Amino acid sequence: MKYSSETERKIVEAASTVFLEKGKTGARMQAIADRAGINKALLHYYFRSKDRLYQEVFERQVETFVGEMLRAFEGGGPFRAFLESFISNYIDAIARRPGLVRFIVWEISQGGNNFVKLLKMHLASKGFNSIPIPDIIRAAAERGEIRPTDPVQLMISLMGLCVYPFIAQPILENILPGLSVTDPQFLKQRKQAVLELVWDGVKP
Amino acid sequence: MKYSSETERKIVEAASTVFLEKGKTGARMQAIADRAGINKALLHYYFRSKDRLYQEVFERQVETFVGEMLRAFEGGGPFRAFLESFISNYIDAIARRPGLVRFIVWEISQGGNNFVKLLKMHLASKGFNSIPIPDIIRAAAERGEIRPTDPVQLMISLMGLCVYPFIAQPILENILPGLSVTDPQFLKQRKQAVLELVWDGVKP
DNA sequence: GTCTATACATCGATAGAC
DNA sequence: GTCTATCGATGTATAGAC
Repeated sequence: MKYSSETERKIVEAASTVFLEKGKTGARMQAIADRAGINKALLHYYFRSKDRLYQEVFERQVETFVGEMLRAFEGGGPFRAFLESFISNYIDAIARRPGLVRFIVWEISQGGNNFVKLLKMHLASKGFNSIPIPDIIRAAAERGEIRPTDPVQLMISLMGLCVYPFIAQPILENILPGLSVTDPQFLKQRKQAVLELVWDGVKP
Repeated sequence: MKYSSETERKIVEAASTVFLEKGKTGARMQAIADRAGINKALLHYYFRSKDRLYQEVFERQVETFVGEMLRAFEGGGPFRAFLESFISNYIDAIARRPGLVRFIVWEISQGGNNFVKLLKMHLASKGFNSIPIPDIIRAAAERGEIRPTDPVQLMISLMGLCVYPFIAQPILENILPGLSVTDPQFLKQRKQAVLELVWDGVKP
């Protein structure tokens, strides 16, 4: 998480921007160098190759994102409180990094398996051996807090409701003029809408 | 929609596969030629450049997809029936082309604006000047068929619930072993789950 | 129309001076 | 550590024979 020099920091920052925008294959070392205000040779001096630089950027990005994401997973308390906290934290974590989710989705479909590896590592470090949401849902149902529901379907719904606006951002903001999915007011409305929809669907 | 020669058909088919899998920048003309069983020179003979070939493929893909998608939009009848038909048609249209949604989302975020242009064209040809869903929702609310809801939020929720499993497919199938989002049984369960969730959220 | 051979451009990577 | 200059590989595009 720390940098051994200012130049290295500038490189990683520039590389993050370019890779997130263009993807691994679309990114150009020249573009990264330009944005960092240095030349291509220095990139190879600090990071041997494009592959390694990409790896570095990908891990850093996923690192911070997964960290915040997992805080949204922390259960405990009544289910309705969990819901409210999950939705709010999850949406905020995504909204803070426009483009990161699209990048991750695309890069994973390109064969990058590091994301899931990192995710599982972080989960393990918190004592989980899988995504805890289905278990939280199951437990709430057994306690009678919510009516019986397919836990996997509900988890997919919950995540989809939160993530989709940001994945479809370029389309939505085009076909719905005036809409900005990172606008604080939209975020607030979105959280409310998701909470109401899901709660209505599971409340006893 | 038709081809002027068998070779052209083979090219477009091969190019579709490669572009969808690798994206515009990741795709290689050599890979397309190999898959089509011809050589690179022929690609340029039929389509002057990679750009034009890509354009051709993109439009054909979006064409058929948007066509099916719009059939899902057709309203009329009671709202609950619209919901059921929309969810089923929309999910089927997406499931029939695994990878296409991820491709479209990524390519649009790369600056490709053709999708929205094509979408609006198709909408216009059906007599709409924008996505009709918010209006359908508004009308149903006015008729008292559903309780008052933010039409835009509901539309985003509805689409997100349907699309998300396919966008997140590589992640979901990895963290949920045994899951296959294109499996007929999953599709059936998914449709049911979405319908119940949304209907519970809007029924009077 | 289809092929081989090759030109031309771009990109990642390295050598070597400072 | 940082630069300029350049190499070698790869990718798109074209010339020309058949």
